[in-house]
Amino acid sequence: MLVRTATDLRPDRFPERFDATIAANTLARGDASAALRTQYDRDEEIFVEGDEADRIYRVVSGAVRVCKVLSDGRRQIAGFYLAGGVFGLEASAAHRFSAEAVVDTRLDVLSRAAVYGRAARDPDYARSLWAMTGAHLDRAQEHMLLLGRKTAVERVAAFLLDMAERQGGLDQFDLPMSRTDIGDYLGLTIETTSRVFTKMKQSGVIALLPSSHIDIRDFDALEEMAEQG
Amino acid sequence: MLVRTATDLRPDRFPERFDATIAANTLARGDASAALRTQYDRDEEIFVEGDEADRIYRVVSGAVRVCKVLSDGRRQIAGFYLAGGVFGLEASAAHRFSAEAVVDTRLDVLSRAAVYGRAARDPDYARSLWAMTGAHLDRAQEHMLLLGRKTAVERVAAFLLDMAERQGGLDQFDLPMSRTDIGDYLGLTIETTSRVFTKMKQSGVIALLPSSHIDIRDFDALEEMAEQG
DNA sequence: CGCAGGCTTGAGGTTCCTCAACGAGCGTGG
DNA sequence: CCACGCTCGTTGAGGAACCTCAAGCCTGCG
Repeated sequence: MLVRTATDLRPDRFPERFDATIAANTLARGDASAALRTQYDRDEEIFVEGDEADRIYRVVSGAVRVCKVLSDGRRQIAGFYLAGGVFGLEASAAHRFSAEAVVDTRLDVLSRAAVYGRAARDPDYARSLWAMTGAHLDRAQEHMLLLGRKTAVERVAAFLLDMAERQGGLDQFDLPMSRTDIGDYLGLTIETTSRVFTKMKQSGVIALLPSSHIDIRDFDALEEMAEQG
Repeated sequence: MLVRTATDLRPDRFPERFDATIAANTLARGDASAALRTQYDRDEEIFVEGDEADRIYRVVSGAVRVCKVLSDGRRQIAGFYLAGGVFGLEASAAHRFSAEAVVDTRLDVLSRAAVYGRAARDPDYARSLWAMTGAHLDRAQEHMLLLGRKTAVERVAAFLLDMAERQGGLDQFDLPMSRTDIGDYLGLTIETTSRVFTKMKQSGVIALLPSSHIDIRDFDALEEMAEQG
């Protein structure tokens, strides 16, 4: 697995991510003593919808999906969190979404009470927390545009570009999540997702290597497919 | 127009909204002196994607849509804000979405610098801001589930229930926005949206009265259609 | 009363989904 | 070390939901 931390992000290339990165680092540094490191196996639940939201989590290694399931099994993944990512920042007292480990994952777990306490004393810290939640909101709004208005090809292209960006802007990386997860994130079925991957492979835009390794062969073509803005 | 403020929400019926309501009130009370009240006409732009995000807005009366448009005209509305609602809380320095008045609208406009300043001095205020952004994030995640996984009927049903809830939980209310806006919010075309309304009307679940007035005749049937959870 | 804009309705097309079978990779156990 | 089986991914055929294009209809307003 090729997993990189958020600190690898180059701010010149992706300035809009920089604030959130700083914020995540602030959270990490300041709470080293209060953090409890835990290990989750692949597909293990971290919290379930309805659980008391008394903790905040930071991904040390691995990947996490935040999702919601309808009674008939339809599932929507609201987001993936890779190394460096912070989740569990929602407002309500009870979690309204579930979180699960996509692969074997290590997390720093922070007590929400402790975070609240420190935020009350340290304005910069409070500001960082707010900024992180705001960055997640920006991301969520962008994803609504994808889910509501983009075609299958545009969705997959945007997803691949996003994953590349989050793993350091390189054109080679691993996808830690399954096709099912990708489909549930993009609002598509696994079959449609797979077909789009195949089509991109056949047209030479990407290469599909073993172990879910992706190689973006034609970055520009992929950006064109993503129909940015 | 039947427009009610967020303070009309009954916390016993909608407990999950109560925190955000308190937060919005905190924001409103504390900043009365700093607020600049402004008027926007129907369809007038409040800010555009790319504008410097140096203000925060609170709806006094009317309605606002926050949206993003692709180059070929496809539009996604990320959310509507009614009286009492606060928007412009995103994290980045530049707005990544546009905001427009759905109808003639009055807003309280707060300087972001002033809000930041007060947040630095007043932990409760900072906490309220964070809570509001978190509530918006919760809402956005819920909407992703709708956009990614729900059918047209489920989307419209959920929308009507949400509007009813936000206007005080009554079964009669006005829809300030057009069918086009509703479609762009729900990830549907105007035609599909209209057909679902017609079907609901024919089955006696709702009544469509003049002036975009809606009457929910069968609340339970509508909730069933929305396939909650 | 007539016009304009938004809404509704219809016919036909397209994208994506559903159902089903097949294949590839990988861990396990003989 | 190889064979087996399981899981995940791919591919195909057919169908359904929603979209597109187009026309007609209300309703509010001048």
